[in-house]
Amino acid sequence: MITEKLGELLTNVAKTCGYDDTFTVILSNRPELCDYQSDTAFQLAKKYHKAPMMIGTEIVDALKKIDNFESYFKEVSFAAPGFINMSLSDTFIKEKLVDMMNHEKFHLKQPEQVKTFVLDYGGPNVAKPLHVGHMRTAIVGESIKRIINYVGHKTISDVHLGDYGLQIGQVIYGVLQDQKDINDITLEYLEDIYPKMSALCKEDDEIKEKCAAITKSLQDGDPTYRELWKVILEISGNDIKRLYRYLDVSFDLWQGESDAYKYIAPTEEILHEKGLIEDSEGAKVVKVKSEEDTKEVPPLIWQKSNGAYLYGTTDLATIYEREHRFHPDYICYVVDNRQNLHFEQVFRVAKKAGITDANLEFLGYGTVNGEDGKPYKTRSGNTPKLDGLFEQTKEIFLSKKEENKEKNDEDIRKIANAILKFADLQNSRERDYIFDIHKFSNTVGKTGPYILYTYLRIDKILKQVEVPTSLSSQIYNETDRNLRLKLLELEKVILAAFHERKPNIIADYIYQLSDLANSFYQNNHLANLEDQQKKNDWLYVLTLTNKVLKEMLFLIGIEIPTFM
RNA sequence: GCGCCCGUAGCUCAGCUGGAUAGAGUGUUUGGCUACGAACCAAAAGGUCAGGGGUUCGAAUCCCUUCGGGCGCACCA
Repeated sequence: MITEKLGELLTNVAKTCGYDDTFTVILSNRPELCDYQSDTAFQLAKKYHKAPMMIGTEIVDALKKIDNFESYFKEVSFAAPGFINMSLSDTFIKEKLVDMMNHEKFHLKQPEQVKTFVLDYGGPNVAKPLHVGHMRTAIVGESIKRIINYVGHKTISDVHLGDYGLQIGQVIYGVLQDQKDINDITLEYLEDIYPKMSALCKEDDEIKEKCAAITKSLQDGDPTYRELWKVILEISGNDIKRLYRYLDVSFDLWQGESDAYKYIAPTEEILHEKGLIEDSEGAKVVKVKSEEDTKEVPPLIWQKSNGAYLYGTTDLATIYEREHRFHPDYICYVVDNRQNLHFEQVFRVAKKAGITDANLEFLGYGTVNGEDGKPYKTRSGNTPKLDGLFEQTKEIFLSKKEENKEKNDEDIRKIANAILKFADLQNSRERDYIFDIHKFSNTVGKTGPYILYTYLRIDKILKQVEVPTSLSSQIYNETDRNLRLKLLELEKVILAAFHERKPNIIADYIYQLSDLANSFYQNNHLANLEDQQKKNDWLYVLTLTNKVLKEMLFLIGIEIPTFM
C-alpha cells in the first residue's frame, strides 16, 4: 500500500536523523496542500523533548536529500505545528497506475494464508413473505461474500432457511383448520394464512399450544405433517429462490434449520460430556452467564419443556456441522442487530463446549425503519413485501423519462437493483436506516444510476477507440490528477472494507471515483484533441477507471446494464 | 431494572484505530447543452458534531455524566 511504502521511507530517513521510531502516513485531509501526510512528529516530541517542528523540519530536510527523491515526490514540505506533507511525483503516480492496470485485481496483495469463511445470511423463514429486512441481509451478505473472495479467501455461503420452527406449526394448523387439500396450497394462500395464524396465536394461548405441539410432532417425524411441510417448503422455497435470483444473490448451500437435526444428538452429547446441560423449569438449558458480566445473560434454551427444539439448538447443531464439514476459520452471521443477545448466547455455548475453533462473528445490521423512525410498515400496517418494492422501484424509474419505457426487462431489472442496492449499501451496515421509497428510487445525485451513467458514458468513448497500452508520466490538470490519485486509493479501500466487513466503504469509494470521473469527463474533452499523447494518456486513465468501477460494482452486487 | 445501539447542515446520511479549515446527496439560489450522454458539470448559502465535564500539544472521534430516541432481555425466529 502507498501509505505503508511512504511510512517505510520516512521511517528509514528518520533513522538517519537518529529517530528509531515507526513513522505512519495517512491520506492527506488537506488535499490542496498535499497528497499524503505524516503526523508522527507530534508523537515523538515528548519522547525526545523537542518541538514537533524541529523533528519535522529535520525529517523533511533529510527526505529532500535522498537519491531517488523524484521517483517518489513532487514536493515534500513541513507545515506548522508538526505536519510532514508529501505530494507524489507524476512518475510515481504513473508507475502505480501502470502496475494496477497490468495485474489482476489491480495488484491487490493476496493473503499469505487462505482462510475459510462460512457466511450465514439471508435467513428467510419459509411460509412468510420476504420483506425489506430480508433484502438488507441478502444485499449486505452477498457483498461481504464477494469482498472476502476478492481479497483472496474462500467462502461458503449458506442461506440458512428458517424451515422448522413454530411458524411452520402455525401454518400447518391453519391448513388443517381450513381443511385445505394438499394440492390446493398456493403461495398466495401461504402468504395469507401465516399472518392470520401468527395473530391468532398472540391472542389465543390454546391455539398457540396446539401449534407448538404440531411443531414438536413435525420435528419428531410425523408423516402427515412432514408431507405438508415438504409442500410448504417447496412452494415457499421456489418463491424465495426467485427473489434472490432477481437480486442476483446466490448461495453455495440452501440449508436450513431442518438440516441441523441430525447434528443435534452429537452436539448434545458434547454438551453432556462437559456437563453443560441443566434442567430448568421443565426445559433443558445451558447457562452462559460468566462472572465478569455486569449484565444479565439468560441461559440458552436447548430444548423446550414440550420436547421441541428452538433456533438456539439448531444454530449450535449447525455450527457443529460446519465445523466438521468445512473446518472454517470464521463463521459470520449477517443478521439483524436485534439478534445480538441470542448469538452471544450461542457463541458462548459453542466456545464453552469447544464445538468449534472458528472465530464466530456477529455482523449485525440495523433495522429498516419507515419515515416515522419505527420499523417499516405500509399504511395498512403490514410489512411491505419485497415483490411490491421491486415493482414500485421499477415504476418510479420508468416514469422518470419517456425513453425508459423502451428498455428491455433485463436492463430494467439491473437498474432497479442498482437503485435499491446502492441506496442500501451506502449506509453503514450496523446502523438503522430510514427507508423512504422515493429517496430509495432516486436517480439523481449519490445513486446507483449516477454510477451506472458514469460508467456507460465512459464506456461509450472507450468502445470507439483502441485501448492504449502505455501511459506517459505527464499529468495535465487538476481534474486529471485528482482522478489518478483516487485510483491509487483502491487497495486501502478494499482492505478496509474486508477487515471491517463493511460494504459501504466500497460504495463510498465508487461514488467518489465516479464523481471525479464525471468531473474529468466534463472538463476534458477527448473528441477533438490534437495532442496524441494527451489523448492516449487520458484514454488509459479512463480505461483503468472503468475497470475499477466495474470490479467494485461487482463487489457490491451491482450489475451493469447495456444502456440507461 | 440490566444491557446494546444511536443523536453531525432544513431532510437523509458519511466521517469515529485522535491531527490542520467537519464532508456528501437532497432541498434553496446562480451559471453552463452548435464539443465524446445535462440522470451531468461549475459555484453560493447552510454546523455550538444533543448538553456538560475530563484526557491530550490536538477531540465529531477516547473516558465520565446528563438529556433525548431506538432495540433486546428463557421455552417465537
